[in-house]
Amino acid sequence: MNIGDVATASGLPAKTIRYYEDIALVTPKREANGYRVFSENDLHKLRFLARARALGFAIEDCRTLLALYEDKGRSSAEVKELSRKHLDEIDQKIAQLQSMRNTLSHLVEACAGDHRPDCPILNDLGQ
Amino acid sequence: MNIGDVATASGLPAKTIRYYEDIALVTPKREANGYRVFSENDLHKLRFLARARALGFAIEDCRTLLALYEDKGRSSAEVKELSRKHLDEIDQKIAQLQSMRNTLSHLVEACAGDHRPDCPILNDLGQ
DNA sequence: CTTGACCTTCCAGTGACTGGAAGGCCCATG
DNA sequence: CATGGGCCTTCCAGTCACTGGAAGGTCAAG
Repeated sequence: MNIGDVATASGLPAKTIRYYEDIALVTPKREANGYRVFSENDLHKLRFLARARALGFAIEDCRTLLALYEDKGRSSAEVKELSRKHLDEIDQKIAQLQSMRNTLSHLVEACAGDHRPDCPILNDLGQ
Repeated sequence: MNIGDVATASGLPAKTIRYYEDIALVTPKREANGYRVFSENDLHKLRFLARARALGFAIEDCRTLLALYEDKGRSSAEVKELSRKHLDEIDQKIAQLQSMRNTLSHLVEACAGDHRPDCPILNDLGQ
């Protein structure tokens, strides 16, 4: 398979796949003309990466997860630990966004949004 | 005031303040020795920026908000529109994180997290 | 033989800082 | 007067995970 094929099959942009090769997350072979050739296993890895990224794992975490995935003697504790940490980070981000949302939605509601200059949003920011 | 003083007073790192000068969000004067001198008004702007950034506004939005803040003939509609858009983006981010959180927390719960290699998290990623 | 869809590499930019090096300035102490 | 420490300065490079674009090679169809 060429890069366009695995791009379609994995849902990842070709540019991203080249980048993943750059940072050695996948290592496709090359044809005589220089084109990358992806095996079924390469595609499988790309799908794994796409899914892990969609769950918000950082690239280096994805690298670790991929290594664990391929290590048949791994302990699931390691995977769980990594995921739990990531879950904590997600929770923190959600909390932070919720708090922004809270403040901002109050301000937006309080703002008339008309032609007049008086604005509770700017007043708040100016404190 | 020197940069250290406004850094303490605004809660922003000195590095960040220098960066804000670079991109012309503040324009402190200079002493003969090259040191930046910040006025009360500069400090006020920095606090405004710190607060707007804390609400998640992008730098360019902060620039716009600051301009509106200083334009006494503005209409609050413009501020409200900008804020409402930002609120939408926050909502989208929260939704995305919630969906990650959902999936991931189910997987983490399902994972034994012991010495054995069997792992629902990796199984899911490998689909 | 040309067209158009692929593919290649390389370079630069994104956003909002952050770290670090190398050096100047200023004040207090010995 | 020297020195030390804590400020301050600029400039360059790195972060993260791509993304856009230029310039050019390859391949199959018409």
